[in-house]
Amino acid sequence: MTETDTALSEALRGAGMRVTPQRLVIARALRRLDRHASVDEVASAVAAELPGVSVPTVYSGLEVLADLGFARRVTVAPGAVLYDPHTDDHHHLVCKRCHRVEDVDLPIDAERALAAARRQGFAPDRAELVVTGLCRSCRA
Amino acid sequence: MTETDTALSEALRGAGMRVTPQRLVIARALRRLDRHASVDEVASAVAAELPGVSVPTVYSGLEVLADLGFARRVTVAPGAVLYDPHTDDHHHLVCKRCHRVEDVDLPIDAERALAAARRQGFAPDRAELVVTGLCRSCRA
DNA sequence: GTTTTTGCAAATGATTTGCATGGAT
DNA sequence: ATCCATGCAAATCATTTGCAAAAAC
Repeated sequence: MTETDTALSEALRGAGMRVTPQRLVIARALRRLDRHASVDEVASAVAAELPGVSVPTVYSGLEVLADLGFARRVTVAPGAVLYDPHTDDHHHLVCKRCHRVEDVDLPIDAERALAAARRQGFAPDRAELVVTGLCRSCRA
Repeated sequence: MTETDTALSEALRGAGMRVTPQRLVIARALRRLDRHASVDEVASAVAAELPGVSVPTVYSGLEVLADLGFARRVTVAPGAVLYDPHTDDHHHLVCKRCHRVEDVDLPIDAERALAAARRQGFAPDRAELVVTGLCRSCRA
């Protein structure tokens, strides 16, 4: 039971949801991978620690994590949803060829973006910058 | 044969691709819709003008348009790819509930973003800001 | 004890593929 | 004449759904 496990448990309870071993293991697996991971990758990592966890459970577990702010959902391409354990403010480079996603550290004026969104009736959560192009290996 | 048809024809030839009626009709359909449209929506619009165009052709046609810079691909959610006929510099609001996409006019410092991308070996095309949250109707 | 979550299997739905035909250069 | 694009049908793949059993509260 790590520190994050505790925080997640509290958040789950706070949202009226149940604390299950599956959810804790899914969170731990994503955190251990420590990078943008697909549902499949998380499911494999989960299986190593707790065999028998079903794929739909991993889907729903990751969605819960994202809803509670313990992960970010990154949508990069058709059929390529990734979950990112890093919830701090950062942005993404997406390779249009291999669909790899890298982090990029880069301050943008998020406040201005959120204000513009509110101005047109939107209730914004977060502003993310996505830079598309070719990654180092695909340039060759 | 409109102005854009001519431009597209030249771009196709310039890329060593063929100018086909399907490609022109697909481009015209997206331009006429004048908003973020799914492949299905484009396919319907295309069918109205040129019956018999197959769905795979619409997929490939839209991809060609995006590659040549005549449309933008906007990936909003799993299984929800949209094509945007507006290629000028603008950004998007994505509703996390209904997945609707709205434009937002909002200047960001794209140059700085592209420079940061280059600094880590990336060859950037474009920087797009995506603001996620709840749209006006889903706030209720 | 009540309600949510899980696991399983099957359904769904978007996107892609293979291959023969047709069309553009 | 050559080679690319199209149409069709079928395959693929991620994601979702329905429901009974199990687990958390």
